[in-house]
Amino acid sequence: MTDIPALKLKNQICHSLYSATNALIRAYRPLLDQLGLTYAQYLVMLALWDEDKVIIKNLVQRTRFDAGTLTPILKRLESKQLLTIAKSSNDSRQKVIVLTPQGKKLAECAKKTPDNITSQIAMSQEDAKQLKALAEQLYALINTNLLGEIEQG
Amino acid sequence: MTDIPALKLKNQICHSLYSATNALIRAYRPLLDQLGLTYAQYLVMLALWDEDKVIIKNLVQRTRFDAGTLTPILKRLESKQLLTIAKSSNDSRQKVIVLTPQGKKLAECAKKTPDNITSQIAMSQEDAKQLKALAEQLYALINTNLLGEIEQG
DNA sequence: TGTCAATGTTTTGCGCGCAAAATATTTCCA
DNA sequence: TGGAAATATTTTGCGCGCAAAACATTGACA
Repeated sequence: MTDIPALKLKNQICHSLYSATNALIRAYRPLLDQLGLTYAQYLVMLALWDEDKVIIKNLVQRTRFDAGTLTPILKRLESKQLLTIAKSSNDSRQKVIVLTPQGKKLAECAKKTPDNITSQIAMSQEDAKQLKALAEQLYALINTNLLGEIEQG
Repeated sequence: MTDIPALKLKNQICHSLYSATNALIRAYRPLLDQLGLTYAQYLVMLALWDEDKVIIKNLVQRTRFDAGTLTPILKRLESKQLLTIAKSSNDSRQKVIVLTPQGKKLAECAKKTPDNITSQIAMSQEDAKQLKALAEQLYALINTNLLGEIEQG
């Protein structure tokens, strides 16, 4: 119908990226079910296994989640007894997130998850590496350029 | 804390892909606001500008949306008078989606959107092309491999 | 010292994303 | 022809994703 190439769905990077990401999340689901985690919760736990006893702002930066998204995710992880959320004694605006022993232990169960996914999907290591690099580049470009626009007013 | 490299957030392709995709959707938002569309609605309209007078199953395939996701999106587009949803006369299980004149007209307003995004983000054409190709590859690998597992039982 | 801006977090509201179940219609075929 | 299996779509329920507004606390500084 429309013969504007730029408007063709097949020419949209955004569609390829979007559907690949959603497919990847779906592929993770059965593995994460075994851990009792959703995909977003898994990313938060990965961040906390790297480093916990951090404030939410720190998690916002590392996970790249919106603060308004993170709050309910953290509450759900708390209700699963994987972490605690406590007011900071220094600055009571802040909340400190600390893994429980159970939360730390879950890392043991999770440690095979990345390999399981990798072997299931079977993308070559070079392609996977490049895909990651290009996605990181895109993320960086969007954030620097859109930040620039805001600064210009 | 955890010294298992496979569990480091920074080593996860999924996180790079996930955050890049979300950032891209955020970048689209101000442009799509001018069209009165969300990102998902925009993808559906792109599919329909390619070809309308199709049944929902056809849109499921082309957009790669879940049917349960598509139903409410189509209803919202219908309430914006961009398309009509009617029972097929051949097979009344099916619904035929047809663009309204207004829906077709919106393509004119939308035709600069892809270029606007591209120029804002300024990723090199080769990188963009490769990113798209790798995302497509990932999508294909996930779908063929997971399909294989289901067939095996 | 009061007050006002800045900072950190939560709430609100809407639109997905998707698995599973429900519904409606058609096809198959005994 | 009758009824079970297959197909197309919708509904339900939960968890994000995020902009905007609200809330709480702290810092700045007149």
